[in-house]
Amino acid sequence: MWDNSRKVRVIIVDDHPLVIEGIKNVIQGNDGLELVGQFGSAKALSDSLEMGGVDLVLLDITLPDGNGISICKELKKSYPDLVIIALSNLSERSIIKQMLQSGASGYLLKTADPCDILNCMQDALDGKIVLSSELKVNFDMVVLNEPEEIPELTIREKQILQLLAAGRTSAEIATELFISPLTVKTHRATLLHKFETGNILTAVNKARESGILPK
Amino acid sequence: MWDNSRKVRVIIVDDHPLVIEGIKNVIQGNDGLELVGQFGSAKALSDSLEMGGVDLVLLDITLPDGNGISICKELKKSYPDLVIIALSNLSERSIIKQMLQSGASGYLLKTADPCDILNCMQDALDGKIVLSSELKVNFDMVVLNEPEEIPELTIREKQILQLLAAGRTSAEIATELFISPLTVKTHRATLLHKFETGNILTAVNKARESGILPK
DNA sequence: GAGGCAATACTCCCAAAGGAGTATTTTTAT
DNA sequence: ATAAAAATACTCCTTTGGGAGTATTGCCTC
Repeated sequence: MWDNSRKVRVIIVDDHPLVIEGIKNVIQGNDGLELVGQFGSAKALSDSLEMGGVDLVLLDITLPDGNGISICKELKKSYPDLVIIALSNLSERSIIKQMLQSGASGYLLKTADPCDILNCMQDALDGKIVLSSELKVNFDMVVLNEPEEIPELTIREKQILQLLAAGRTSAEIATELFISPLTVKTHRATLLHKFETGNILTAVNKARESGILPK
Repeated sequence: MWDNSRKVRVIIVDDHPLVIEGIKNVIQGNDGLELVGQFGSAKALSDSLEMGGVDLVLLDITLPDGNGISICKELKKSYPDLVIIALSNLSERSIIKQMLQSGASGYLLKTADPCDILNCMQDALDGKIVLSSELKVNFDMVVLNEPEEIPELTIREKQILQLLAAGRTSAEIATELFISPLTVKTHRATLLHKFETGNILTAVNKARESGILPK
């Protein structure tokens, strides 16, 4: 277990007041923990720089005014010993990976059980990397199998991919960009190669998965 | 205000234990309300048919095993006087509209303030339609402008649309479903008609927009 | 100024998707 | 029992997309 000489100081960052209430409930039911701050936005968090005595941050990664990945990086830069656990609804492999690479000690789904959350907080404080059990299987496989090929696209390719994702045909795109339909075709072929598929819809899906295109 | 002769009986359906904890906190802080049930899934809810004395349901619309719209319809069919308030992260116009058309008395975002939630519950019990304030502006405009044609799909069509969305070709789908490629083609054509487009990617996008397919 | 990369444009050929229409069987609801 | 809806399967024909190459131009960098 953890050090009993003083309570573990926790803050929560989440734009859902209900979730904050829930966390409050969970933490208040545990002697070793103390909730010392709650923030509903990235701004609220950065405005309050009283992070000195904080041990653990529960961080929602989808905040209205910032994304969890960069917040996590920032926090870790200023407080390398801070334990950060991401809280999210999203189970996208790429996001989890980015989060962990940004220094987070764990990634929990909001569907997780309060008990699990407590256990994970303990484990994270002990230096472990924690994942929601629902994710674990999925993720281990992914990490092992996928070198996670996120292709690098040129600006033109991104632009065309965007238009394709919106449902435009090559001919329409050609007209829109004042280029030959055959050029669009070339870009299209390049995109299929880069995403290693033979089907634009799959390419679009992969692009959305990896954050190249908005969802 | 509401009838003080007895407490208002509330149940919550949400797959996020944290949200349930939050709601508990909120409801327990209010004399007129009583939480008489909590369910983490559509199944858990339907298994427990003790809905006789229930006044209000807080219903998460994205449950692992069912969608809020159909649950809402079901509930309203069995208990026409039941007040149902949708709780969700999604602010898609079409989903809100469908929810309200399915008999819900309100639609609250999970980002709503606990106070707001209480107020909205009151208003809903008084017969009002309540929306999170963030949504209101947006929605009024939408309701006026959009005839919002959401096509009705058969189960087979949904199934095929799903596979198409995953990037499968007609031939692959035919093999998978043990039917003729030509039949898949027919379904595909029907889908294009129903979504009023000539392009499956657009159909998929529209389906995702309107909540027929997950995003 | 030579190499590398992005963007442009083309060829030929084949497979897949889309448009329009018809038709049979199987479910489902009344 | 019967009518409607859904699922199945087909035809013929056109357009679009995909596979595999080649080639030219302009730009940036080293």
